[in-house]
Amino acid sequence: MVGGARPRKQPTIKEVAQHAGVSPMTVSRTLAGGANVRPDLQEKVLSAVRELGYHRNENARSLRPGQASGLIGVAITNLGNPYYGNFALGVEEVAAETGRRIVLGNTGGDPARERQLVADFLGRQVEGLVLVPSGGSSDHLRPERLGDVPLVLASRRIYGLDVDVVLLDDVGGAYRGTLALLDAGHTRIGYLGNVSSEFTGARRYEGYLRALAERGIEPDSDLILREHAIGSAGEATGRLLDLEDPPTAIFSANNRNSIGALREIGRRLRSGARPDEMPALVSFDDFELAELMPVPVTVVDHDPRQLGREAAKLLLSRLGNGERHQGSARLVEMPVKLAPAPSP
Amino acid sequence: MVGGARPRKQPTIKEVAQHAGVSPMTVSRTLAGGANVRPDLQEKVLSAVRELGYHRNENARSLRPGQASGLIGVAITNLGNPYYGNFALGVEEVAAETGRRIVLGNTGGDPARERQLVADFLGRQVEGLVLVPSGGSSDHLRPERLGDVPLVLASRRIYGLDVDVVLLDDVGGAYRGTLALLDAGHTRIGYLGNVSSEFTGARRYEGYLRALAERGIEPDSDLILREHAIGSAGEATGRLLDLEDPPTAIFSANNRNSIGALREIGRRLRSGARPDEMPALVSFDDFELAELMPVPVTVVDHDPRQLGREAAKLLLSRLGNGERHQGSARLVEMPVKLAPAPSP
DNA sequence: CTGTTAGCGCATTCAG
DNA sequence: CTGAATGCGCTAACAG
Repeated sequence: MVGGARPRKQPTIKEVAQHAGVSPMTVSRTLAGGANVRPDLQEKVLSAVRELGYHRNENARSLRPGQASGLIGVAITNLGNPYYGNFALGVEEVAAETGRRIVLGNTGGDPARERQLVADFLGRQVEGLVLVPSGGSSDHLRPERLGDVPLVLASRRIYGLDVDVVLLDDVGGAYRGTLALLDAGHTRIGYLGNVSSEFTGARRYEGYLRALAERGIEPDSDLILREHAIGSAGEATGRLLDLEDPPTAIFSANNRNSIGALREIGRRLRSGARPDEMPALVSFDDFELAELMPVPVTVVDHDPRQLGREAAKLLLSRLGNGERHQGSARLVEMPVKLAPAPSP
Repeated sequence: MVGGARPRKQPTIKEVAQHAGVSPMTVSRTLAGGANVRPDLQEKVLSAVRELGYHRNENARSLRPGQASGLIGVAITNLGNPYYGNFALGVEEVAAETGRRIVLGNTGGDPARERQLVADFLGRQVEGLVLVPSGGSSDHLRPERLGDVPLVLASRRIYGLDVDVVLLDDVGGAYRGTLALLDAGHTRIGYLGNVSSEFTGARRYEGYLRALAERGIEPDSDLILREHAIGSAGEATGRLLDLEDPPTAIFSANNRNSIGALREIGRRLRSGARPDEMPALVSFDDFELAELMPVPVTVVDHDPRQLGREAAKLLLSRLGNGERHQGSARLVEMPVKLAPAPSP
């Protein structure tokens, strides 16, 4: 008897029917809500279900015409990044509210992987797709390829693709963040961008330029570093600080850059630099403990979870069959909030 | 003509067959690798597939006996927490390496939600389950309920449930972290626990006590706060610091507590407290910029992504049908690493 | 090498 | 109110 009972296969509707002494149809109807089934039969069915540990096979179910799979395909670039983790959470929550589930794939920013995932999702009969696009060709996203499966893009739009998009107010956030520095008296403001998120990067850069322009300040190309490799924000910050006439403030276009910049600033402080020689920082993207930083940090705060919820809502609104669901593509820009951390 | 072409339903294997002038079986065989199909027919099939944008219906496919769904059900407590986001990423990566996909559900720590998710996953014919359990009854996880679907638990084990588990080395990490404080000369070490993660919390507390015992230090119940509500770590830290004989160091049992503690410390420093009045901190769980904190911080670092990979590997090893896959439950403890941040 | 038959689990349709 | 027949898309098993 060592080893215990061999685990069984999942029971089917037939077995439940047999166990309850009814036909499969009575089981099906009972599970569908019990309309037009005698209460005593429902009882029998439900206890058979419990005894056998029966779960309706959703895959077989979705095979029938008119039955949806209840799956939403979600492909994001980096689930390990709290930004996208929260985004995915938002999508999951809204999907769950309608009894749907998400199939999740991590693209790692690789267009090939993205294509694979989309293909796989379509094969799994997802009802819709939520995608943080990675760039490259978008052939696999064209309407002919997706058939009747709606798509929502997040964080980034793809020109020429007429689908719903949710974005942050990148331009406005960068504009207001930069303006805050200008208002604090800074005139030499470094820009720490990142080519990795081309679209978002361009928008934030636009906001930065707009604020400078509004104050009549000519952008100084020495202060603008947009092309450094991912992960080398610290080094880029070093280059800015080593300039003959270094910036007194830095606008960092994303979380990763901000962390890198602060690491470099910390390094210099530990090497004896005076705090007042270090730049103030505005960071697009919130991060924890900003208020404990050795230089004044202002964050352009936003809510990726809400972004995910919004993406899911757009998608769900396309799932019906009526005319209402066939409207033209919508663009949602989520507001961001400037949150100055108290000075140390 | 406004509105453009109406999107079409996904094509079926029959349509592809018709388009290519062959039978559905030839399409099926071609897509399965093309064994025993004439090359010229394969060509025809593949171009029909391309033209129609055909994707094999995985749900219908998995209906056939012996065909697996290629889905792994993953239920975690909080996808927005980078710890679990990275955990999920690890699972996804390993699943993807075998062509599988994950269906993801967020439990929010709610046992009822967990039950729903597990039931749903089983209905979707997942090949296996990875679960960060929320507590409460575990009836829904018993072998009779899961049938032949293997389960791997992460972060927490459930006594009486004989399944594979992946854990951090909680005891060892807390032990070594506490020991580091003792070795630095601290004798009054506060403990900031959290009842929300009962199992993990107990293990970390055990490590703390073990280190104290090894140095012959009697635990002081005034210094040990295990029951404060989630999110009130700052307040709890305040209570510790307001003691007549306050601790000179604090062991924080998780990331959230550490952030709360540091916020409180920052508040006091801004109110004029002297840095040398503030406690040193050891934080179980890494967090960014620990080296920039105004008090010395040591982190017990670990890799949740690796934990996820390990969980997925355990699961995959159970998916075959052979005897090899029927072994008894395994427990994997992932190593943690003590990482002292440089003093400010 | 290719096609036909049959059935996976379920729910719609139609008969009783 | 209940059940039997039918077919969703796909692929083993069997013919040809």
